Amino acid sequence: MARPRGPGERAGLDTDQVLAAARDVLRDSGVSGLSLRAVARRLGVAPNAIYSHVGSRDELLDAVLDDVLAEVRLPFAGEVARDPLGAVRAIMLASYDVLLRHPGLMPSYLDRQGSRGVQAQQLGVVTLEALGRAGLTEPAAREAMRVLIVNTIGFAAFSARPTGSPPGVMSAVELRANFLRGLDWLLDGIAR
Amino acid sequence: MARPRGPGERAGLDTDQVLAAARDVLRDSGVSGLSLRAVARRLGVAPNAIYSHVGSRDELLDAVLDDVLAEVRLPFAGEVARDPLGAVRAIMLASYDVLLRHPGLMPSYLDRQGSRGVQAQQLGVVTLEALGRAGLTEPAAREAMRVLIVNTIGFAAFSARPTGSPPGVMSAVELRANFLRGLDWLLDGIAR
DNA sequence: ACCTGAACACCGTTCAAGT
DNA sequence: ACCTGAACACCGTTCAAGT
Repeated sequence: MARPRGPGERAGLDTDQVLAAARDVLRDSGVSGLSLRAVARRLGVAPNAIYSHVGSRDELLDAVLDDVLAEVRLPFAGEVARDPLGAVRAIMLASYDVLLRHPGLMPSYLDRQGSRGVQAQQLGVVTLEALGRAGLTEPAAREAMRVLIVNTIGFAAFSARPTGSPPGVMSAVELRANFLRGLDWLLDGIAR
Repeated sequence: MARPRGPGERAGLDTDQVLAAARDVLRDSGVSGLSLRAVARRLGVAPNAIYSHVGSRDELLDAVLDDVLAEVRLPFAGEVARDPLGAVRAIMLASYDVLLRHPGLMPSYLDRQGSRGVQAQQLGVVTLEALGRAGLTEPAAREAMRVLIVNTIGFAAFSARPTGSPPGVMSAVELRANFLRGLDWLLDGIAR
């Protein structure tokens, strides 16, 4: 839209703007459409300009992923103290709902063994603390958390219909109930 | 290696050979390297020749996936009758081990809501029957199976290190034990 | 430090044409 | 029916050069 820039002329971008554009592309075109070139196009810059703000496409995916996880509401300290496993349940359910709004992102998430971003780390810290308050040792808590995360991300991936695809045999409500059933089985096993 | 073919000259391919070449490429280059062009290259044909045997790259991925699932050993009818949940456990564990040998394939698997191929269907039929023998109604068995499958594929995806990447913090033995712990939690919940 | 221009080595897919 | 040739519209990434 603006006048084209010559070499040496700056666009005034920063990493946050690149990330925001990436999330826009993700929303409009899904994860398969989330290319560096598409992001650059949306920002009105040359394709390789992105490399000034992010090291590679994988780094961009990681950053977007972590950005999405910021939407997950964390329980207050009081909630954790009162009902630790209930807090864990709330975290997993909130994560499921958030991830479900971003179909296509979870496969690469699992591939990467979970995000190492700050938001993901914070979710992990709170979950581990709650599991500790529920009586688990730290190694046991880590084991339990891994199972819970795999279940949550996996079910979100399974539940997510690619954008613009036919409704599928199961409704979103049924899928969510199915996820909750599995989650409660796991929490029962963890509590035992 | 052979003499180049002109237009109209046949290569004598069939779908099985295309699939076999695809599995070779998958083994050597991982899922990111599994392109139609790479398969064509390995077969010594033009890139678009593949379209005579498979409709698209997604169809090829589906077919390869289902091919891999053929390696999962199914329990005998006797095993299912004697210990239905033990048979389910064996199916899931065998699936985990097989999928783990093909890192990178699971993300697209989850994305597709599981393979609809014949091998996957057969696995589903046997699992559902075993769950029925364990006392579950059909809707309950379907729900339980979904949770079990998500857990298995998800943990395999989580456990799989991309080919040629550093060892990672957890060993394969630890990851397998972690998967089994979650699997048994789920089976306990299902049995209740 | 941040950007453009140009290039390299790739993709999936389609269409026409040959036997 | 099965294949080649050529093309189209894409990719991620690198390198040199400009301010």
